[in-house]
Amino acid sequence: MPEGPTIVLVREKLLPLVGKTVQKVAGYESASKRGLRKRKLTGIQTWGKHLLLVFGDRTLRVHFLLFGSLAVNPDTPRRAKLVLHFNAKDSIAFYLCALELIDEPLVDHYDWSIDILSDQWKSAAAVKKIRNKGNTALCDCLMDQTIFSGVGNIIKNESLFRSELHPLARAAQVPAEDLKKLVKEVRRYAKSFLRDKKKGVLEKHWQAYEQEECPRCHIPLQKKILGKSKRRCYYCNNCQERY
DNA sequence: ATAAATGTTAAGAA
DNA sequence: CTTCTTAACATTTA
Repeated sequence: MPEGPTIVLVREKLLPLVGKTVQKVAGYESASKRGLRKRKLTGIQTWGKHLLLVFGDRTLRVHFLLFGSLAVNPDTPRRAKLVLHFNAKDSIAFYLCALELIDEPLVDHYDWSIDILSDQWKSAAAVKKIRNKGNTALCDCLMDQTIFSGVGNIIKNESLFRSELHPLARAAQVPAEDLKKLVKEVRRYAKSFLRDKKKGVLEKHWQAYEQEECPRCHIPLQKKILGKSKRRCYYCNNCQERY
């Protein structure tokens, strides 16, 4: 389910419910979320992989982890962690996910300049943070949500391939120009991911992720679990600079 | 049937 | 004290 762009699409899907009031809270984890009853959904925001349902001064934070999901007005009933029933027959059901209430202003809680899809995104700050990561492999720098909030394994692999950098290149050894290129590519591909996913053609434009062969030089792509993050890396030993 | 997948956190070990 | 490893969460698809 996740990666930042997917959460942005979930937000768009839920927008028609803004303005409605929660009449009933259900689900096997509803006890701790009873405080949402009678509250009006005043807005929806996202921060990286976080979906933020704003109810005035209280916000429900939803994180879908690896295989979480949600449904609007589900027709086939299924065990849900939380169900928010609104006016009449509108509802949102949350299945596997991490739910949390935030009772402070979101601007104090989140820094949107590190959200790869935000208007406030600051690429120079990301470059600076990577440069301070010493021996950390680029594949781990990219998965660091305090640098790139919203990047997941797909965006990681595609950005590294497209900027021609090896997942095991060490942060401090990569020239600044290359890091700039990488950070720019993360932002560019995240937007592309969003457009493609909306059109249902996300997989068609993958150049490295889950691919067998390098689209540039046509040798087989490497597929290995790398880095501290221990996630799949798809890369070309020929086209991606390791330093 | 079994494994692996767009992820994160917390507890325990080293 | 810090860093690393492991488990837990529990669904869907190949």
